[in-house]
Amino acid sequence: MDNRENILSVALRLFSSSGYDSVGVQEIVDEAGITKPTLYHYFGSKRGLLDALLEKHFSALLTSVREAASYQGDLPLTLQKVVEAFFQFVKQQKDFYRMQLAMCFSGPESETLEASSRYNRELILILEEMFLKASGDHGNMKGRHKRYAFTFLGIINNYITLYLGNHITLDSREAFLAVHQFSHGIYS
Amino acid sequence: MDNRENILSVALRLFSSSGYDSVGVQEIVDEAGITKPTLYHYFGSKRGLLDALLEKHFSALLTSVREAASYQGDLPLTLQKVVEAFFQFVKQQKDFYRMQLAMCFSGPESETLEASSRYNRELILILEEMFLKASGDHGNMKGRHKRYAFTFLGIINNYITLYLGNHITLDSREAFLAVHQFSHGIYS
DNA sequence: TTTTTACTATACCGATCGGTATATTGGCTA
DNA sequence: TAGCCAATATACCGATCGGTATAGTAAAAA
Repeated sequence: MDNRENILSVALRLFSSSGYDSVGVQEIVDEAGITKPTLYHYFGSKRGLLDALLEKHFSALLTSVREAASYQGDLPLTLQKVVEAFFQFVKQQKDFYRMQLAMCFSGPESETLEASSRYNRELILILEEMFLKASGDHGNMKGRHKRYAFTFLGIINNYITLYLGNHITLDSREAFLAVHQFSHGIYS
Repeated sequence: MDNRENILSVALRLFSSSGYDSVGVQEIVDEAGITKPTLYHYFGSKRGLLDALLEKHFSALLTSVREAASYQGDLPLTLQKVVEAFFQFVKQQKDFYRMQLAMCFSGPESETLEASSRYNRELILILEEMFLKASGDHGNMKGRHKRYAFTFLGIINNYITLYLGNHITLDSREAFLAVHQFSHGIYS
């Protein structure tokens, strides 16, 4: 078993269930069955381990969402694709998305927000660009792309939160409902 | 200045900006200009301090929302009142709501979730009861009160999050938009 | 006046924090 | 074979963690 990957998966599990700040490096290496110098060899610091975790999973999410968000004239279809891209990712990386959501909402001075903010900015930027292009075909959307991006992501995260609390399953029907709920805010 | 209240306000500021786990008791007492035994005299433990903070502010929020959520035949009006109760509270207790949101999304094994979950359960219960009563007058709502409560609170928290990031201001118009967005999910 | 009680400071506790100096191992390269 | 380098362990670092034993003070109650 590869030590580096093992450390990453143990850290993800612990961070997502107890929070980055309350998990000690000692706890991670104990659970991984190794010692500290091994962890520090691969990641340099606790923060470096967090950064590696974020980079690994966010790059997959961003790629997937970027592809889904490529607007080509049909906004409802694009929105549906984006939601399903999120749902697909979350179903595969439940723990990671739980951790990432917690980081989004952590305090403005926290290390976790600082580490994750650039990825969330990128995510928002992708959505903004999608809405910006779409507003060329929908005059009443002009100048609102930033707000649409935030609101859309917010609705998606609501559904994901329901999923993480085992209240719903993430299927195409739920994705449709999410798009529908959001769309009402645009077209009326 | 009263020591107890001073500790509470310093702790709230630090917890909300850096996170409960990453703030040490020493840091709190230094900022408050006192020493540890004083803090431990009033609150018994760091966790006791957190509990006191939650109790103090949540009791105000719950009272306010409970009153707004008393359904008396006009659901849109009731929803509007509830949203405005949240908005009013958040405008006065920005830091507290930021901290409470962070706790909502903290890991399932975290101390912060354990400390705050009962208050959020109570909040959800109030909303559930409101939707349950309303479903007596709206047949198509039957059996969905739990989900409505989660979704409604989710939308409210989306707007509050936008406010905390200085993207919008919380006024009656925004409250109306929140109600409108939610209502679409019910009536269609 | 004496006693009690609430409050606060000094100084300290063992445990854990993130991180590292040093040494050893094993495999690949020159 | 000689040398190098990635990878790992033992043992340790100073700092900080949450928490407390002890003592003092000041005000209220007896």
